[in-house]
Amino acid sequence: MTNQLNLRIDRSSPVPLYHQVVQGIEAAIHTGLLEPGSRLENEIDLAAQLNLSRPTMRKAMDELVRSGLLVRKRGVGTQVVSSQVRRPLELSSLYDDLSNNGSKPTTDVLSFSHEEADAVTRTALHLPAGAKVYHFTRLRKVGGKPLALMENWVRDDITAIDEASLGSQGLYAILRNGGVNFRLASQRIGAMIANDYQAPLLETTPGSALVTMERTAVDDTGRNVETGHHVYRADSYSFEMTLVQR
Amino acid sequence: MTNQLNLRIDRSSPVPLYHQVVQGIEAAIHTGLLEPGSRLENEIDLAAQLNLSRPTMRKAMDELVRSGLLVRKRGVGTQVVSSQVRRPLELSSLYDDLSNNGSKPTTDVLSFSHEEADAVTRTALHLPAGAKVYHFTRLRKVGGKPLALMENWVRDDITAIDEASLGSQGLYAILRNGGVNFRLASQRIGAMIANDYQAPLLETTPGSALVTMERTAVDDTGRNVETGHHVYRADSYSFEMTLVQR
DNA sequence: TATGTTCGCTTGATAGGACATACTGCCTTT
DNA sequence: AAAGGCAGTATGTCCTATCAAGCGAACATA
Repeated sequence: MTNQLNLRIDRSSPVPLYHQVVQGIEAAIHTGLLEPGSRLENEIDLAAQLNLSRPTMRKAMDELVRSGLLVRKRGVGTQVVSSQVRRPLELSSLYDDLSNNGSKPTTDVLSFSHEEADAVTRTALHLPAGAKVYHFTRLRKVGGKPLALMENWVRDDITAIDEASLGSQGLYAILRNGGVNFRLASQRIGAMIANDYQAPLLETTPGSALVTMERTAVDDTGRNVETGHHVYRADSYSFEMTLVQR
Repeated sequence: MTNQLNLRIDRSSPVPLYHQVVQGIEAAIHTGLLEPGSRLENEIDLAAQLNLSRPTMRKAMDELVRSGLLVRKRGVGTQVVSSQVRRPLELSSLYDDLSNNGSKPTTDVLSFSHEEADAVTRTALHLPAGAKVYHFTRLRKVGGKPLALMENWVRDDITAIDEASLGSQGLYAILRNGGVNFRLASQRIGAMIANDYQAPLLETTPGSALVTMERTAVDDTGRNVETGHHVYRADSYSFEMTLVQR
């Protein structure tokens, strides 16, 4: 029961202490040092062992509880729930997800324009009449196989976007480099049947199943930066997530 | 700039102070008293006005930041991001969602059995060989129109389930009444084409688009309580969510 | 033996203080 | 006039303390 969980806390590091603890426990869980179902020592002892105060220890455990790795019960203790928590859906882009996954995504820019926003786009991005946006369509492939067809509209008063950069990196990377700090996004996931336009591009047949995703992203100044409509081949892509009860 | 936000804190209430603050600010945002983009007073002043300590005030604001309603910037202040944060996907069941929405869902139990779990189910629920589970299929309708076809497997060592109760209430309500405290669930959302079995039940045609959802739910003791495979008519249902960048 | 009560352990909530760090705008300097 | 530095302000991190509340097991009682 006495888990040593050999953590080391570096007080000279710029990384906050509570975050070092979070990373340490996460690592212990993922390496199997802490098995699912096992109980941790109590907060006070753990804090004492690491020479931390109890609030700091608690803050670390709070994060782990939030992310679903730990469960606390008053009067009982804290135990590991699962090592299988996926936490995508944190405003990552498809490009990043694929890159982190070891795949090598490529992007074909099918269309690109800098045009006046239509009514729907103006509503989605909270733009006044006459405002212009970047509008483009991209086809993303992995290993030469098409995976997603993406149409996006982006405000033009943030950073310049050109066709070449869209072909070499993800949209979110471009925007982040342009100084955008994303804060939240609302998205809707559904399904549709591939039409005659989508099917050949995705190298499938009309009538096959597609996963659809519509998303609008907001930055830290409250601007709706980007909105888009994506479709994915259902046989190659699905959205995985972990829900945590609070 | 001086937002009074007339909050009242009831110290005799069993509701934690920080949570009272959370509810108060949420209400102020949703009623429009605090507009998106407006700045709040600083933490220390707010705490002083409510006769709270700064940690308590911060804990309240932490929750609001987590849920995406507020954004904090060091050296600048805290401001309201949006009043349009949806927070579904918090382990609610379809039945609850529809009920809260004012609709009146009905459930047809198409099949019901108490049987030995097959290998796939045993893996999903972490059950030993020979363990039994409840296995049932339900068709959910709203306003007489079929919406979802749901197949579920539930451990039988938690609470008894019978066909009648499944017809009158949601699965999660039954399990919660049976003493289950859900903690997290992992789910996968995708798409497929309606087959000859699904189409007539959902009153659609084979070949139409369906949204698929697979979910496994875990309770606070670490047991995998339930796993299921659901399909929804794509023209009537989609998953909406708000992602928060941390 | 069975049942009810109490006590100790663990997490939950709140307080108040001290110092660190990032951002903004003003003021100085060139 | 433009660029750089500085100070003020707000949040970020971390600490010590203390009481409350839930849970379970041991103990006492019928």
